[in-house]
Amino acid sequence: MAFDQTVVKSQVTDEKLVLRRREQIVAAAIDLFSRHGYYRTSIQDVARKAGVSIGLIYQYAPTKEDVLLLSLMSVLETYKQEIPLAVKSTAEPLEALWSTLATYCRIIDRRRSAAVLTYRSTNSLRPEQRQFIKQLEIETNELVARRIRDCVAAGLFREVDVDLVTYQLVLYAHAWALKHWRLSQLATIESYIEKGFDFFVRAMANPEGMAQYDRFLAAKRRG
Amino acid sequence: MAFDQTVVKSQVTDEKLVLRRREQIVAAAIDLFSRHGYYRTSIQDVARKAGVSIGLIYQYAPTKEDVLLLSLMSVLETYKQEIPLAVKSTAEPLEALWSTLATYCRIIDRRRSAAVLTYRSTNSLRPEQRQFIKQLEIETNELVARRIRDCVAAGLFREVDVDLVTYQLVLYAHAWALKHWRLSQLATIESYIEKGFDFFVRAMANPEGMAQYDRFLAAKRRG
Amino acid sequence: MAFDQTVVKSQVTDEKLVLRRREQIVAAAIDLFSRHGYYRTSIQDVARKAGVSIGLIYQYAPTKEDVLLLSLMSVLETYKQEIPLAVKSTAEPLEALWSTLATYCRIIDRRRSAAVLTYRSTNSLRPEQRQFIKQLEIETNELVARRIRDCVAAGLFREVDVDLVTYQLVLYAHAWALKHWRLSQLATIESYIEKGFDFFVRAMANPEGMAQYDRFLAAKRRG
Amino acid sequence: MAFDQTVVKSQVTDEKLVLRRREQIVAAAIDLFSRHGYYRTSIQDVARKAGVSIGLIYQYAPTKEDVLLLSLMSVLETYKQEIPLAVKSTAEPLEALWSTLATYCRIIDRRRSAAVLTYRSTNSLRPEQRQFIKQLEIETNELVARRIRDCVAAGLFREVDVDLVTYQLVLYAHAWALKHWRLSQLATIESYIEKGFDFFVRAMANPEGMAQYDRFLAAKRRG
DNA sequence: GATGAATGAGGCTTCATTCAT
DNA sequence: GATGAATGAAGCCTCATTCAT
Repeated sequence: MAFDQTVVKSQVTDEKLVLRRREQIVAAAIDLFSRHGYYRTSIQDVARKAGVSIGLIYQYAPTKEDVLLLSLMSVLETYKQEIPLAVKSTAEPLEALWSTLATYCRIIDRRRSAAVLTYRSTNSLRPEQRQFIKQLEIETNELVARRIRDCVAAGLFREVDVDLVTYQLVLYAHAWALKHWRLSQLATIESYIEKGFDFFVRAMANPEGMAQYDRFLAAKRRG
Repeated sequence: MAFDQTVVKSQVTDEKLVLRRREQIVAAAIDLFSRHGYYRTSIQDVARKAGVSIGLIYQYAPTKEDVLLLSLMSVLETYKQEIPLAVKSTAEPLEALWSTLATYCRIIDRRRSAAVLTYRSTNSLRPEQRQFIKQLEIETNELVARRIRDCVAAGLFREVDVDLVTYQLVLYAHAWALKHWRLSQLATIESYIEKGFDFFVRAMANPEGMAQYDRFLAAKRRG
Repeated sequence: MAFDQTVVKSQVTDEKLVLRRREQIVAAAIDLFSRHGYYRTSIQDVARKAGVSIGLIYQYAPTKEDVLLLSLMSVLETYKQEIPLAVKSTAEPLEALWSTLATYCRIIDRRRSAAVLTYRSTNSLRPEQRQFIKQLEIETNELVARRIRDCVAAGLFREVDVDLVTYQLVLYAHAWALKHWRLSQLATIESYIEKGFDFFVRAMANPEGMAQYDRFLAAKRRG
Repeated sequence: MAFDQTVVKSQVTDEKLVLRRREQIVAAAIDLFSRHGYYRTSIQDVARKAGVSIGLIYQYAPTKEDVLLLSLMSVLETYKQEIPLAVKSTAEPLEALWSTLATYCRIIDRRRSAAVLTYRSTNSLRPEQRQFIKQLEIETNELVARRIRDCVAAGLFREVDVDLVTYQLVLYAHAWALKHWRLSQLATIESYIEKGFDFFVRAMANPEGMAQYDRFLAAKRRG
């Protein structure tokens, strides 16, 4: 869990309170770090935005770096929690992949600057903290990888390098935030998802998979 | 040109000297910014590394931000200059696309942290400076877009959304730097290029294009 | 009031504390600014003299300019507060004018370098800050103007241009500080006051006023 | 003479050249020092404004302080040279005093900020340099003192403290610059001169002097 | 547990002065 | 004599962190 005391120590012992306070602090921090950058945001700013005192922040995070770590963990946790919710348990493998990509992209779209933050500021962490972030990213990626593997197992996709392809999907989602200034001129988020999915399917599907994809498109068109 | 006085003002009038000094400063700055980050690098550090005085840097760049701008411009200029050199004028469209992607990836590989710098630090610039960087990125992208358009024109690729696909190629190259900690476990830079090219061709090629791609692979294997 | 947060913002909210700290800072600042000049005094110097840290000063004044503003306001406030105290409510108009001029001159004499400071450093303020100083000066001048008007109303002085004459009185007081290097060779502060008052009365009094002035002198001589 | 090498040393030996160059430098310096203040004006600024190199300035003045000294000397020299020109040798004592005051005020009016400069920046000089300025001021004052003495000698004024009164006249002229923000609302420069002269005459004239003053006014009214 | 006043090291930037050409 | 590139000390200001209340 992102806000317990396993990774980041707190001076406060009441675990419930720690969770609640950290949520409050991190909400402010993500907003400010995302908009102005980590180094241009002071703890004073975060305190003001969160409506708490400076001292209180230091009761729940030993250093500013830890506030950043908590913030990045929070962003990645969101991915890990929201993406699975979007996939119906009854879904076909291709449909499940679609849902996963679409959901990932939509989350990114909703919190674009938070997504950018993970790229800009992860290097401001200490190596040991960076590990947690990498671990969380791997876990999130697994949500995507699983769907691709299902498609391969179902005989819809040829044998692809799943880990590598996973990163292409993931980067595609992230790119919407990273290059939003340009991509938003080329597509809406929904057409971006559609075009991306089309691209990926064509790159990986065998004839069986393409047939399935055509049916999927037809169904989607019907509603 | 990246180092003239059009974008960033200098107090020194001798244009030749400005070019030489800026090269010297920017070399040090890129190295330090890339390794430690923009905010953790002081102008003091840059001066020491470049073997000049602090004051000298301010003769050639009005603010630290401008040193960053010059650094980022330098990185992007490298792309713009080196990529075209790799494409033989006699090359087939598909081969030209290959050369472009391969070269892009190899440049990124050689200067991984510089590539990451463009993602981490562009937001530290003022909007007006950011424009120059975006413009340079668009120009670099055009080097890739052109190759895709050639493939479409030659009847090898179906009608794709060139601008969007271009970004996928570009991001694929950048991803090698952005996610090197993971991708380097999955592939060497050369296998990364091959797998990526394979993926993109399959996503876009029509039967004619696939036939051409097979011949390309065979030739490469022979030579 | 000079030290509240109306004109100069403070990061500290406790109004009492702000007043106390600013008094402390300004006392040091006036002394140093007066003796060495605004630009030759560093905030470091002020902090040392005031026995506080650099950072503390910036909690109570956003910039060095604001420390200057507070200092100048403090000097002018002193005038505004001390001058009225010297005039007995029972005093004749001429006697009241005398008390006002004498007190003004004596205050200036006590804090000569502070008086000079207002001439040397007001231009270092931003226009908007300068306005406050000008406003305070006008208010102080009014303390003098009122006394002249009373003399006119009492039929002792002819109809003079009160505002202009006021400035002559005020400048006469200030001159004691501005040209002290020379004036102190020509008079003591008390003889300076007497000679000046004599000069001004002769310039403005009508026969009635002169008669009154003679009585005033006689009374003063008696004790 | 203000620009010879008696007071401020120069590395250049050609006396003619020294005079010419210093004139050039000082013209720029007075303008900038007056407008922005001594400390906010850099030698670089002066060089640019004067159209010469930085190094050249240091050939004609050992330090920035010396540039200030030369500037202040130049301002005071102007007074010393222009005021005597205005007094006709045939003039009556009262008329001569009038011409002196009027001319002094008009010079001040023409170069208001230069006049203010002498008040703001004299303290930035070293004591030894300050002496030269004081000496020049005394010499200028003598131009005024002489006229007052003439009036006393001619039986027009009572026996006044000439040196003290001189300072009142001088300060009156300077005040036009020092308090121009307010005085310009109260009078034009010409009415300021007239009112001031009237004031001073009334303060000092005996009946004979008043009669003479009335004639003077009548003559002036006629043209 | 919570507050926020206080600290002071450290960074960006300026500019008087030097000196090689 | 003239130039202007180069230097680096010094100053303003920020902000992470502490600690007394």
